[in-house]
Amino acid sequence: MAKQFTLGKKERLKSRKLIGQLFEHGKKMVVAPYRILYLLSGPVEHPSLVFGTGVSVKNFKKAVDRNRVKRLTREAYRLQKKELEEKIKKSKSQLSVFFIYTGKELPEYDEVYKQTGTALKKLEKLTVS
RNA sequence: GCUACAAGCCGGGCUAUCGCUUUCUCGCCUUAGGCGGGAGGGAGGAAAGUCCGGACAGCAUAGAGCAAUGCACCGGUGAAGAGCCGGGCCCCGCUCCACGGAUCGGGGACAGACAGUGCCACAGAAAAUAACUGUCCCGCCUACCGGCGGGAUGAGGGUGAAAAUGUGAGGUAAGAGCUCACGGCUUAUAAUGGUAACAUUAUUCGCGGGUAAACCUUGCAUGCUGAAAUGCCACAUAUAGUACCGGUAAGAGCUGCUCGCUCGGGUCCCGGGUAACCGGGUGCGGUACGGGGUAGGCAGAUUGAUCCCAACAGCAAUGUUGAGGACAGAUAAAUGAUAGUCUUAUUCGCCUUGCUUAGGCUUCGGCGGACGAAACAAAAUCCGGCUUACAGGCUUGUAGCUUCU
RNA sequence: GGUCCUGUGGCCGAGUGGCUAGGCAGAGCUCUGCAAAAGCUCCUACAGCAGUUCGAAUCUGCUCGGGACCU
Repeated sequence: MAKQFTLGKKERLKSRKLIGQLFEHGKKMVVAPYRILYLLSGPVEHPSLVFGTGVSVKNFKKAVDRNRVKRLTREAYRLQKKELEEKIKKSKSQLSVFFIYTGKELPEYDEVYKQTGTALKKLEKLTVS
């Protein structure tokens, strides 16, 4: 039986090129403390959902705090992305998502969990329709 | 026992569930490879600031001078340093004191101001050559005060951060290190101690401020650039165009400049010439700008001047020897999330004990509850230092207070 | 990761080691029937801590903040 709540190398945005494309051509939306960029590309051979997150140096000067926010975001995404992933695979397309944290204070885990959940549901509606 | 200061050390542990990264290994699937299981490793004392010094890499390198930058008491240490250790000298503070100093603690970018130049606001006669005021003597004028001229002198002149070696005596027309005595500072020599810086003593030459973290002088050191360096593989592509130059060489590099040196002299055609070579063309090359592609992987890159322990050498920094053990490698960037629990700190209540007339206060011990790891902070090629940030705890030393014997 | 520049009132911005210019903004006053304009006055500064110097915005070291460049 395959693992459910994974977030390995293949599920993360790692290519500089893809990120460039995402920032240039991707669509934007805002959910509370996050600004979310996403890019859906047509039917492909290996359907996948890749994810990335980032925090501005201007809002969090210390590397410790930036790491903290990114880790919380990754954790919340990892536990909730399952439904979206299945639907993307059914529709045979490829979706890149990038979460940018725009808040200025360190968030609590519960809040992060809630907001990423609503963001994922919104994405589902927008992309798989 | 408490408080303060200084130095050194530590700066969470365990369990469950879901995950990340890496190494090894096993199984399954049709190769590349993919999927799944198991075992092991996975941030710091500062990983930070990037302030010094290296290792390492690339480029360059016949050499010389100037410039630039950095350093600056002595010795040791080390790969090296603006680091560290020890010593000297100077300054500050406390205490003691026979007022000369001495102990202890702290600090010091600590070569040179008789090589030269600059600057020193305000105040003050003057900020360094001297002038001014003043003092004294002589001559002339004048009834006197005084004025003018010539000479001597550098002591006094309320300032200032700083004023031409301090005190006393002699000396003189008045004075002056002009002379003398006791000091202070300084140059040189000698002796003694010390590896040396330096210290002490004796003799001797002198005594015209400060500033070199002002320019500078002296001595020493330094080629430049930094892993976004660099090498290889894969993918992709176009070198289109512009400027300058190429037989008197252009140009590039060495180091910023100068000398000097090194690289750099292509091909073909035509004409001249025996040839070397000369002229023209073709196109080629060089440099600068610009254009296009890729932005994936591997190496560099994680075991090294490493850390811990013991013995020995040394005052110490440190070194030598021995034994066993430990040591992360991410790359849109891993070491996390949730829940529980353990001690530690904090805090509340009750009991006991002590003080007190009481109110109340409080040491030690015990029980129960609340909160519950919570400071500073995240490796990015790697080391040695420095600096800065830091909740709480432990150890040692010093000082003060208190209790008991 | 590396290399460098910079910090002066609320804002902009000058300042060879000797009382920190100037403009804009703000407040008050004069002028006016009321305003505007003009004039006068006031307010608020050398990022911080040490050192050198008689004296530091300036020189030196460290710290903090802001910015630029290198693939």
